[in-house]
Amino acid sequence: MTKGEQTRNDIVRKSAPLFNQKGYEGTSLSDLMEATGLQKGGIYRHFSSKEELATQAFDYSWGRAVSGRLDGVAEVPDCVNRLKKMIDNFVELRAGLVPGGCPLMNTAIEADDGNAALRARAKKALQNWTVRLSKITTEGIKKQQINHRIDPLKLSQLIIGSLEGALLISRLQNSDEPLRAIKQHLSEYLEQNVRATIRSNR
Amino acid sequence: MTKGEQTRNDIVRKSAPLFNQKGYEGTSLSDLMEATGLQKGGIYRHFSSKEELATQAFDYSWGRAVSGRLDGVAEVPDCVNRLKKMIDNFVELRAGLVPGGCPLMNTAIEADDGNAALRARAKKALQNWTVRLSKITTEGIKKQQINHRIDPLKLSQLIIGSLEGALLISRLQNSDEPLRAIKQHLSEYLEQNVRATIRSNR
DNA sequence: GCAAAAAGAGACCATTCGGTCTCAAATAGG
DNA sequence: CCTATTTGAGACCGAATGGTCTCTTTTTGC
Repeated sequence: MTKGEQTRNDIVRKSAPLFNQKGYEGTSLSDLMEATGLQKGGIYRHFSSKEELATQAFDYSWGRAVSGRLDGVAEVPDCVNRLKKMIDNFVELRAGLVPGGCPLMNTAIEADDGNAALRARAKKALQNWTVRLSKITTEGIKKQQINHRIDPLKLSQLIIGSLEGALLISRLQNSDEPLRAIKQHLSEYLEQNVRATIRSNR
Repeated sequence: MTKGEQTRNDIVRKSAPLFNQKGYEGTSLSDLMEATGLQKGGIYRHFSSKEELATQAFDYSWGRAVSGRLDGVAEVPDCVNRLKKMIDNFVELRAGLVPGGCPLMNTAIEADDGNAALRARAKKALQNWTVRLSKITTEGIKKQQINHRIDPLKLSQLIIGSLEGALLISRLQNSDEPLRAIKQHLSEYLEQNVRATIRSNR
């Protein structure tokens, strides 16, 4: 990796937390200069605009968030348990990995009535996450671990929405309790309404 | 009402949608001048700073949101149905009343790592909404309409979190479907796990 | 209808914003 | 090692930012 590539990566890595915490508008070039230890020229050598850097930073943050949430998920054999593992990861990892909360939520809210490029990025991220979850459910239906009447897309959106909402409340209240509660709630729902019932006698 | 008071109200009313859509940082004084039809002098005559106006605007937006969500709720006799009515209002009124989505969510996200005054406002708003919901549950328990094992605070946070999260997804996807799905989900949960069961035989 | 008070216009302010450009320093390839 | 290329510093730019202040106009109460 050449010196330039290295620097470019450093800029992204160091600016990502800023953008996630303060938002796109809220992060100024002076902030970025301070965080990276570079002058404007140094930054603009590698990015054509603040927006381009912001999208790269979002991708970086989102990548970390996703990888954290999927950590160890693939190894769980049962599909319902796999969904539960993912929920667990979300709840437990909330503080770590990405400072400033969920990049998807932060970016979606700020860009919703504003920056189109960032909004598109957030939309794609959501899409990506939704598909990942849906695949687990689809597989579970095929393996007869999950009730075939369950709509994979709807279930994914239910889980994601519930988690994001609980995170919002948790952050505002400075308490993990809403996150723990939603984990419990979703767990019960998955066991009672999503997991395929064993029809031993008919 | 004097002319000054009238103007002050107009400024708040006209700037509230801007703040809710573009955020505190994203709304400039020029935006506010254009929206209100006043010059800087006219605005600063009534507010000491942009921040003061923003908090007033938040209160205004939040007031509208709350009143919409509570519309007709008090008239529902059964407490579980009352909760369901509130959920229904949230889902149905989402587009109207306050342009730019839920003021609580928008403000909470933007102010989370920034403006302390706005963050405090959002926190108070959440607190207020939570208490309102909790009171319904508490009343329901007393009237034996709601299972006494239910924790009113936890249930309130579950409902609020689920709704806010679904709204986030809905807005990003440009689709009401996630909101409708969460309404369905919560409705089933309320009927199956929250409503007190009639013990006819023991 | 008039005088006192309230309200608003708009010029002005320093500061910061994102972004450009030139030139020196550091790196890389032969 | 030496030169061609890459990289970064930092002065500079115009525009826009939030905020102030003065002076005119409008509203108000008598």
